[in-house]
Amino acid sequence: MENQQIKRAGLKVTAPRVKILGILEKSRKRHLSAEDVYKQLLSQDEEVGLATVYRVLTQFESAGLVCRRNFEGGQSVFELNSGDHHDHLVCVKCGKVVEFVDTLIEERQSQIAADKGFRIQDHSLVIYGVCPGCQSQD
Amino acid sequence: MENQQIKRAGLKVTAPRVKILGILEKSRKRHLSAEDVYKQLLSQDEEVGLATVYRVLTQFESAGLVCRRNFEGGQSVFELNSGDHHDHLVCVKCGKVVEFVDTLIEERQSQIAADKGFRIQDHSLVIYGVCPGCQSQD
DNA sequence: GAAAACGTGAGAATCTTTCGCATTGTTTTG
DNA sequence: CAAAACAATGCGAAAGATTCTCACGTTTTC
Ligand SMILES: [Mn+2]
Ligand SMILES: [Mn+2]
Ligand SMILES: [Zn+2]
Ligand SMILES: [Zn+2]
Repeated sequence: MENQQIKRAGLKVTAPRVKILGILEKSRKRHLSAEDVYKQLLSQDEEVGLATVYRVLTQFESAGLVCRRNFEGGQSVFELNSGDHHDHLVCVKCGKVVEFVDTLIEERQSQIAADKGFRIQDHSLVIYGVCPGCQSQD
Repeated sequence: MENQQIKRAGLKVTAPRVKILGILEKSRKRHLSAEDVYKQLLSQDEEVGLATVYRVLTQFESAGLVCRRNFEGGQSVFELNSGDHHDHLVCVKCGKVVEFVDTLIEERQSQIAADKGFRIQDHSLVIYGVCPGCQSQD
């Protein structure tokens, strides 16, 4: 039960938090913006304010429960933190997201940071392109 | 002379465009936000509106004269398009930016896009960390 | 040189995200 | 289990970045 996760994160178990975590769990395939989450709450007749959605997502991020992604185009999107890091391929036509991990790239990145004397903290790799589905309808 | 570049881009040679291109050329070391460019114009007593700065930067981007970078933290930053692609290391303390190119990473990216059936269009790789200078003052 | 086309500054508008605060809910204490 | 202690919420206002609108000035066209 997800109440445990919220408690473990040092947060009180409240209706908005449980609902939002539930929505993120149900859409593991998608990356949702705060607005997306808010719309889903509305469609389930939940009385949660947009400000609360932003607040809770930020708290979940700090607690390591979710990851915030800054793809192109205004809004941040959020996904459940699966524990293992991964990078993204994003379709510029339909927005489809495909995840991948490449250990070779990860290693090179560490190497580069080391070469330049940086203490690496994080990185963001996004490949933009046209997905198979969108290529056919050109 | 940069008037040629503006003309080649299919844009008319106007005072704001010349000034803005000049500012970008003078700060090849830095990545400037629209606001940064605007402040520099003010400090040279140029009468250019912020809206024009945004317009011109966007036009330069479309024309391939400059590249827009979306690092973390609100504002986009711009740099002259040097012709050859490169990626970035960004210091999370002081904002310092170091550029790099790694052909191995580039190749792996193409490979991954191909594997997933994507027609690659672009990519963004940013490594966040603490630069040598900022490590000493911890 | 008049008409048409373009570029500009100023401020309004938009979009995403955060804040302030009165109210409500959760947990702790006795 | 009620009260105290404290945290979380909803709402609207505010903020920050960027874009839009539009009246006006400049350039180009003929
Ligand atoms: Mn993902
Ligand atoms: Mn650069
Ligand atoms: Zn697609
Ligand atoms: Zn630094």
